Amino acid sequence: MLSMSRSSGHRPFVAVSGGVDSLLALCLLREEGRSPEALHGFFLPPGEREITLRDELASVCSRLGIPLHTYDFSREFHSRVITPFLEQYARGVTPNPCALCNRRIKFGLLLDAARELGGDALATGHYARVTPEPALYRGLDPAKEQSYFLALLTREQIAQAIFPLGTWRKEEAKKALHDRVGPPPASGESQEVCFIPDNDYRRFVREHVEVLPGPGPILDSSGRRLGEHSGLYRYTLGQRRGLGIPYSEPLYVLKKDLENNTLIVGTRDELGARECTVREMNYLLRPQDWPETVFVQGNYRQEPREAVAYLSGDRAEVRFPRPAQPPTPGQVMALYNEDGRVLGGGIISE
RNA sequence: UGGGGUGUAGCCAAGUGGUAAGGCAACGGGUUUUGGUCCCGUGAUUCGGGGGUUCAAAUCCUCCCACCCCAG
Repeated sequence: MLSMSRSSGHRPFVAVSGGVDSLLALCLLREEGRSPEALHGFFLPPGEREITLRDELASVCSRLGIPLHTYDFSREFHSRVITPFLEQYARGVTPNPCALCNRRIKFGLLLDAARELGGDALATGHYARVTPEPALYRGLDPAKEQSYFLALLTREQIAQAIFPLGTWRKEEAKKALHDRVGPPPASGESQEVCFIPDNDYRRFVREHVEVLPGPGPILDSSGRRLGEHSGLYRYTLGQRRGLGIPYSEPLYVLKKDLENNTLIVGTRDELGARECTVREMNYLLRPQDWPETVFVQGNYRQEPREAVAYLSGDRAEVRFPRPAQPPTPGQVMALYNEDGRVLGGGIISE
């Protein structure tokens, strides 16, 4: 049976961001009779904004009678999340910093911190479920479920994870937190890339990467020149907006030819893909135990697609019965069984 | 400077007397702990320019301009 949290974790630590979900996770654990403590890490160099948030968090924790431990992980966050993010864009692939952050920072550094404090588990406010096996499952709220972003967590990390909100619905969570502690310190925050305040990743990349490939041709699938692109890092597979090409119908990015600095575009019916390669496979279930048919997601909130996965070490070949939106290189591919269990995940290869 | 054709928003384009469709692009918003996708919304007091006919013209007449094609 699925339980909302693991039997271990008598002394759980909770990674609190200041938002609704992590604070509610904290409250719920305590209501279970455990003695949770809160961890808060700065991911960005602590400025006025970060300090204010920390102080408000401290105030909330104090009211709840829960210890709060604060860490400055801004340097590590930069080297382990932001730098790879920039490198990937510069290379022409499309990174997923949140998935990386979950693996390297939240269930990396914050989990380490918890263990150093004598803890044996880390809870977060993710909408996903874990079982003692350990196994990772989708959260119950289909509108909010976040297992996709956790697909790169190792079995060891999952074994120490607690997701108290896995069976919750977002609306209920908001109300529940409000009833317990009132509005959270970080209410109404935007949900985009946390280290790009204005959410303009193109500008961010341009300002942080010294040498970027410049403009080049935009061709259709038959080689006809339709226009000029302003740097391949500004486009991603399947992208429609920003091409600036008047045509009889919408055009989408079919391919990024990095060798020739060329963007290949085409109509929607040219967009389908039947297979893709996933590298850096992370197995949450032994390959020999996988079912014939799996369900894969190449991005958050994508309808899971039926597929067959051919596993081979750290690589997987994924084939789709019918063509659909092309998997984007650099993005996380999460693979599930029909019950919503995460079998594994990896990075879509170029 | 003989003949023919075309000229409607950034691009394509419907409309041939009754008071400017549509598509693409662009922009704005919504959805969203990544990028993208998707959804919604926004455009021409005006139809290359002037004059005329008419109650009424992008649609008819006329002159001019621009571009294209065929002839020299």
